[in-house]
Amino acid sequence: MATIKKVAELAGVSVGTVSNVITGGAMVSEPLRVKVAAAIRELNYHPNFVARNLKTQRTRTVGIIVPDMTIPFFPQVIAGAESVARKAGYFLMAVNSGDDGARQRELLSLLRAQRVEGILLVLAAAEPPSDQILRMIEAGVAVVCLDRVPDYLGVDSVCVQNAAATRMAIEHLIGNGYRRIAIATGPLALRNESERLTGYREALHNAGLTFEPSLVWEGNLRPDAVCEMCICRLTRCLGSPEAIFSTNGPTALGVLRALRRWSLRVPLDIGFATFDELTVDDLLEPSITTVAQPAFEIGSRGAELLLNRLRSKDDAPARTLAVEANLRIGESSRRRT
Amino acid sequence: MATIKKVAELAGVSVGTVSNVITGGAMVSEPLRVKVAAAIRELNYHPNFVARNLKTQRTRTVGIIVPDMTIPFFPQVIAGAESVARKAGYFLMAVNSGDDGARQRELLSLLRAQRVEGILLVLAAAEPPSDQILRMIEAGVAVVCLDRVPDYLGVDSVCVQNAAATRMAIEHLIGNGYRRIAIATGPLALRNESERLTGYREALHNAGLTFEPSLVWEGNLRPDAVCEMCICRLTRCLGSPEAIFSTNGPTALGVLRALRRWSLRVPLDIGFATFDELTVDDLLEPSITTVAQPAFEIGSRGAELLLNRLRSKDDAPARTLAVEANLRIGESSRRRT
DNA sequence: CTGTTAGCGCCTTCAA
DNA sequence: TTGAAGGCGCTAACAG
Repeated sequence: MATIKKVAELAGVSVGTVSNVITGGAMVSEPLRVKVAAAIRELNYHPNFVARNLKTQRTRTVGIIVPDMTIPFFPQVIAGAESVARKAGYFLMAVNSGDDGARQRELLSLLRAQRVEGILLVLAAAEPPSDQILRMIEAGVAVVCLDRVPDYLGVDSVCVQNAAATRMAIEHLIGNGYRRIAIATGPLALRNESERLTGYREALHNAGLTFEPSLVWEGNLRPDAVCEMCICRLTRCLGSPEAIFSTNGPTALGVLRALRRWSLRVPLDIGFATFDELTVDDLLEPSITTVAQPAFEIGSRGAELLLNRLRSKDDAPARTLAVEANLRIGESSRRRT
Repeated sequence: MATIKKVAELAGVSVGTVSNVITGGAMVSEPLRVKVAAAIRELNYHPNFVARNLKTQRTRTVGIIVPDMTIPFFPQVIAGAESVARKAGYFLMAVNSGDDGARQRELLSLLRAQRVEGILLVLAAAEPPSDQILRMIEAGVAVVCLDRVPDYLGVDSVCVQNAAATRMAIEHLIGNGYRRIAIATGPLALRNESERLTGYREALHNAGLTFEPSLVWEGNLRPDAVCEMCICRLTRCLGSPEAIFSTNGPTALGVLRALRRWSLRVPLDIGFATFDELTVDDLLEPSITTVAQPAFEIGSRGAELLLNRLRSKDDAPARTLAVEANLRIGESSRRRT
């Protein structure tokens, strides 16, 4: 592959001059600039960023690690991050951890070896690699956690206002006449899930309703497993709940499948609402009441935090940004008659 | 950040020795290996791949460019490619072109500058940058096109058997008693779309049905625009078609929305089937008959082609792999009574 | 303005 | 088995 040296030779100038026309740094006279441009085109020359990065000690690259890009939420986060990064002249590389702790460690290490300047991280559902993260920050690699915020770890984060948003949704259900409301959750070990459960309890409390532990259905993030779990619960439950709220998208799919198999009509027989959007939910019959997470914003705000750290090199204490979610009211939670 | 030199100093050995223990190349005696390992840990040393890549002239990295990761099809393609790349010791970086020709050029250039060894490319819906691609191949960067295969461009490709799969779906509709079948397509300038249209014509022909140009509804890939288009067509159409086949996912969403707004019940009033899966289609009422593309396989086979090129450095003529799609029969195409 | 040159951090001969 | 040294391609001083 052509090098800057070859270009210089062909153009009859020094490598310094070629470098100058490429980077647009120092001034180059018009005639030389033209000759260089011609040589570049003729040789089909493309600057070698590997060499440039080594020399400048900068890569202008940031990485983002997500558990699984095939979950619709994450590509939106990535898109948000990408748009901010790009405007700032940064390149964003996205990778999947497969929600696997070991792979996540590996990827962090790999990105660090690649000398990305910062990393946006949506933690896998495993013990967070706190030591690794702290040492990266120490070494000057900025890290911002998105969506899933680790406890006791001084790192910038962006998440949604879980409790507030859930409270809003549950209050909506209560306001529409539902009383016995079950909540189907993912693993409560995840902070997001437990915070949403907290919002649920707060809403019940505020409305003077009693919290029934038997209405907390803890599941996981695989729709089919959740479906089984719900069917099991519905069987055991003395009298179905009047409504179900699910705390995330995959869980919602499982719940809806279970209701369908159980021939429970929404909202005729049972009310329903969920955290997370369901992509094509405007096609679902009936339309679903949803707490819409601002996925794009989570990505973009995260990238902003990250770039700020990069620029200012400040050691300000870690910030956690909690963005608002919106309640989109559909037919699935229609007033109980 | 710690360098190999610092590690060598701390361990009291030469850089060469440190390098040897890291890469596992030459033999290193146990005592030295231990000392080096200790130094590495103490300094929190991470090898600098930028420098390594410059030296070795290899990056063990491949890129994949997709139009839009928020379309569910593409993350699956990426996942397929990633699994193959990873097994071969390659790192995959995924980026979005936003289906924009200029951005696509930019990204190709960027990836090349980063010295990726190969690129998996799902072309944007624009004039393919043939010159750029050919020059990259010439320069030794392998390129494999996925899903969208450019005409007249000698480049390895993986796509689905568009015509055959569509024929299968249309034959299924015909077999279930539908006669006047409309086809809603994306831009027919896209080869995938036109090939699917070809399959449609073939199926009609084989069944002895006449092809009616007025039943070809060409749209684009934005559901809302497609929805408008369909409503317009339904209004003008003398007598609704008995069924609609849509040639891709986004278009399908548009069609379904239009039918819903038009209060046409599927399959009671009109039959429906589509190319592409609709993520949550098992929740749709009724379930949708679908031509399922093997997205993961497209990615993995593409990566295999790419890695083969990298390994063998062969100049074999370009191969195009056409993978099979599967018809998943749902209620939306139920036998016409 | 333009040319020259010293490394960036690492791997890889080549000697010892 | 270990150490020393050259150079990958490029940028950024600095000297002319």
